[in-house]
Amino acid sequence: MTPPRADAIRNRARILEAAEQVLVEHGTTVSTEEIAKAAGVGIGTLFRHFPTKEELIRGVFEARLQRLAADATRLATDGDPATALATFLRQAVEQSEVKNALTSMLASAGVDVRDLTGEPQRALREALATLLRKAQQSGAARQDLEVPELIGLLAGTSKALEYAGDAASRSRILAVVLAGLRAG
Amino acid sequence: MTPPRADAIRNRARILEAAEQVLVEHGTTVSTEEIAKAAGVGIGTLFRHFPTKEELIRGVFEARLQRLAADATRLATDGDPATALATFLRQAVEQSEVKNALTSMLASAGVDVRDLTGEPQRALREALATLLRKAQQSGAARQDLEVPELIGLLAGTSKALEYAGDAASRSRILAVVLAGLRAG
Amino acid sequence: MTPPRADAIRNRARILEAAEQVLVEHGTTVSTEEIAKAAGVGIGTLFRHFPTKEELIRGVFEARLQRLAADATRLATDGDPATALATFLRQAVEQSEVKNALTSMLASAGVDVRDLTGEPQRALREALATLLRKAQQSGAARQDLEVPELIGLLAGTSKALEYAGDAASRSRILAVVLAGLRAG
Amino acid sequence: MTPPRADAIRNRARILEAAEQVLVEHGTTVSTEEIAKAAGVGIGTLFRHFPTKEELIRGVFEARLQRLAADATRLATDGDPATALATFLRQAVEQSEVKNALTSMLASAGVDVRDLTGEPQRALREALATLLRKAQQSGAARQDLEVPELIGLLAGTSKALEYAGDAASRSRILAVVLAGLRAG
DNA sequence: AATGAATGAGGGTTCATTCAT
DNA sequence: GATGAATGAACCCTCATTCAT
Repeated sequence: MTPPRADAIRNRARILEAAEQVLVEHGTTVSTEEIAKAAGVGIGTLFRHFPTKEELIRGVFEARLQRLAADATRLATDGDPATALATFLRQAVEQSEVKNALTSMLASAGVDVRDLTGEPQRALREALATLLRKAQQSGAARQDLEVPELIGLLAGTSKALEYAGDAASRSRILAVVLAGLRAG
Repeated sequence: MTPPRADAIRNRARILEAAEQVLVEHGTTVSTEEIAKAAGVGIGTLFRHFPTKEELIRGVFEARLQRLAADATRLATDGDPATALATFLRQAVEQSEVKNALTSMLASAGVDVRDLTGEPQRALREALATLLRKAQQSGAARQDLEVPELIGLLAGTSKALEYAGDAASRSRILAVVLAGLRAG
Repeated sequence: MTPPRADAIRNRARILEAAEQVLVEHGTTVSTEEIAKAAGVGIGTLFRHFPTKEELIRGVFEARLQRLAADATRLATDGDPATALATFLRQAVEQSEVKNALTSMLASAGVDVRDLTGEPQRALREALATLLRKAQQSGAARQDLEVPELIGLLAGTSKALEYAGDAASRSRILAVVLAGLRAG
Repeated sequence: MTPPRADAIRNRARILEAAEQVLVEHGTTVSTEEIAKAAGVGIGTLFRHFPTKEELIRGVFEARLQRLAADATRLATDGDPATALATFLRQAVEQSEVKNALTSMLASAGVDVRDLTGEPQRALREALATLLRKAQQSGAARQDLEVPELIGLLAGTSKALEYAGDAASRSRILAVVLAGLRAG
């Protein structure tokens, strides 16, 4: 009934933020205690907001999906249809800051990344669909591609970039994928 | 000094085999006990052969690398230079049987996949170098590609395929990557 | 100094009532939060009235003792001396509604039921003393019995009845105890 | 296949023994750690033998039932039919060493004492049946009594005795119950 | 006075690793 | 060499209690 207290909202956000950082850095095996410490809250507070480690991880994951969806939507609206898809992929993939792609967070236990149920997943799928359609209409992407492949390639490219030794290597990997997307 | 007993050798092999299967199926979080059970040996035996869980995982990983290197070498020797690289990538990636790519095994704890030290890594690198050189000479691969990118793309493609819903989706993802490798 | 606010009084009563119900149903291991929810108040409120879980439990216990004492007093005043004691025991023991006797609430942690200090304990002891004396004078109870035994038998009979499978079994258990009380 | 190792058997026994003592003394809320310490084993060992706290408690309980059943059987075989039942009840009830009856251990969480499934329960029921039948045949017990009531009275008497202040009080409580059992 | 978010000690349980058999 | 029982640090999570709102 009553709206949540201001400090509760703030804490939830801090936890999500810290969790993302710590999880991306150390993988899902880090202890919840570690995450709580990074967020500057007690362990009890963390569990009040996310009653299960799995739910916390899912929360982080879905927040990430939401940001991706927002990015995709923005580009689909504002950007040049011919380049928007490539730009999106570049951005999305940069964001993971070299270490551990958006998905390897969940690689191991718990969350099944391929579960496309859930609102954030739906939002991302829809935004990507628009982006892809526009790219295809302007000849910037193969006609046969569909959204699931796009998501896979997003995750895969992230993964691939982990192996790049330097910036030149990174850009060559990206070039390969982008060329592949274009090629009809 | 004395050569290992016959049953010791056999046990080592059984452990590696069982470990690969179990790790691929359940991720690195499975207990060593589980692995020992799958191998049909006591945990004591497992730890005698691999004094650490990490070393066991590394062992599985390197065995896989060795098989990859052997495949690559075979194709580099016997195959058509123009198609060998693509064939290799297809094979390598199929092998992981949809579930869990060769690298996500190590994603979380312990082993850093990008560590290219070690004999198996060297062997794979060398085999891939040959494969890549021949492909480039016959115009089947971009001139700017180097081995690290190839390894990254290998891992990334595996990852990407985890998201494919059906065979058609799989083959489109592969098509994208292969086209990208070719495109100059 | 100032008398407590009307709602404070009402809340205290609601908490005691809810606590009795929940404690009897689930045992002393239920969380205070659960009790607060059942009472329709926040935990903060619960802890304002009973600064400790133990004190809450003791509160519930003493309320129960007070009701027992009132029953005993009423029967000692109004009832037939020859049957009042038996009637009391029957009533007291029925009240716990098969599930969890008045004492098993306190069995585990905290409250020592045998602590006879405290006003409610004193009141019950006194009422029972009267009841017992009258019964003995009218030959309805053994001469050697004293109040502590009576209290023990009360608790014990409650406990015994938990094992009764049906009404017939219950009444046989009661019959045994009542006969025993009478037998000289 | 192979019989359990000697030390494993010994440890299991030590754990059960220590657990009984500690549980009877402090109730089921004591930590497993405490029990392990009392048994002189590591926490891991305790959980290897009893994978759950509940199973440990049940183990203790059933061991106790087995001893009771053995006592009952012995008395039913060797003893004077006219006194065996009373002797059994006296023994059983003394055994709990004043503090906490055999059942209050389980009063709170987990084990439902009234669950009469299980081999030890069956054994006790059967032994009590014999004891009871003989007592009834020799006129030492009411004809209408059945085993469930006997079990309930056993537990109830234990409980009642917790309230006895001194030996005299204890023996009066016992006298009441024994007289009740006899009375026809 | 009432609320419920925050806290952290403590609890049950797992699991990599060691070591007696 | 092989076995599996023993170990205890570490983990996830609960809950009595405190305190800002």
